[in-house]
Amino acid sequence: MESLSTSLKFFLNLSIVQVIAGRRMDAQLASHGLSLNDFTILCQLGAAPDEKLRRVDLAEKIGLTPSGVTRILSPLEKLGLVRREANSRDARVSYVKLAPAGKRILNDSMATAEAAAEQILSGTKSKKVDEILKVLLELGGTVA
Amino acid sequence: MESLSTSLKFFLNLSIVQVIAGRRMDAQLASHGLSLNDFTILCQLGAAPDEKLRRVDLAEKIGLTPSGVTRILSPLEKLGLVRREANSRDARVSYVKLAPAGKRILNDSMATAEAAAEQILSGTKSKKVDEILKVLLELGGTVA
DNA sequence: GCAAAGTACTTGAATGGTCAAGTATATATC
DNA sequence: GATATATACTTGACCATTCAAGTACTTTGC
Repeated sequence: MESLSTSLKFFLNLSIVQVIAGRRMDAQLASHGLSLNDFTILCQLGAAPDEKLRRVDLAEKIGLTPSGVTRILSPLEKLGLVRREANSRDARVSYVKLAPAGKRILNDSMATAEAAAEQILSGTKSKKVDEILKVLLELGGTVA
Repeated sequence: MESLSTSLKFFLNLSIVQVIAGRRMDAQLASHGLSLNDFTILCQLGAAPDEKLRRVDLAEKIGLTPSGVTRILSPLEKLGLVRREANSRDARVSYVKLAPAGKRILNDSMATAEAAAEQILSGTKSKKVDEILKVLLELGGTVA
């Protein structure tokens, strides 16, 4: 077969690298009782103003549908890592807010996650990583 | 919250960009009756020597488990896009081989997929894309 | 040449997500 | 200010994928 275009190769490799890296992160985070999804959510909440986010916005930030967010959040609420908060001006929206227990676990797991990410990228020059990060943000990344 | 490390940001953004881009590709490929997974498989087969691959190897190349591969392949076999081939030296392995119908569909859908990838990357300098592609290959990418 | 360990693949059960439809609320238009 | 349209969220039904276990075969090492 004739060779694929660079763009397509880019995309195909992006997918697989994400799966591989995701599995490694997930395995590491298990020691804190968190899935990668859970961690990502706590992380986004921790970075959000007032540590809270509308559910739709959270969905968009982590690349899930709103219904996916509902389902993932429900156990986290039961565990007390996040809690619900109403919006006084719009009764449709319900905020997700980082609860104290969630903040504690986020702090604990952060070192683990950073170490895992660091290790995955250990063979790559940090200048390259910076450059790629910039491109990822242009392409729709949500974590500045 | 204090800011996240670059490595972690890299990883979080990688995930979301992959999801977004994946959804767009998937939507485009639907016009050929293919899911993104289906396309990826046909693509890998098309690029493989003799257009065939062991199921374990295919799994590794696309970032799925062997059982995932079994399940995805079964409808593609029924449709006649791929077929099974035995290995005469090792009766455990069964190759997946691109069938003529699969090759035809792959050729048809390739342009669509390339256009979609192209469009996703349209705002990015092609030199950047090349550089990132190189890094992705170092990180475990399988599509050289 | 046999037992033990390893590899390739498949399958049932469970998980994690989507999609479409439903409910509740808000906004716009006449 | 009533009706129509749009938005935020949840839920039931479904689909995709994993994990653990099972089968079949191969390789290793005594």
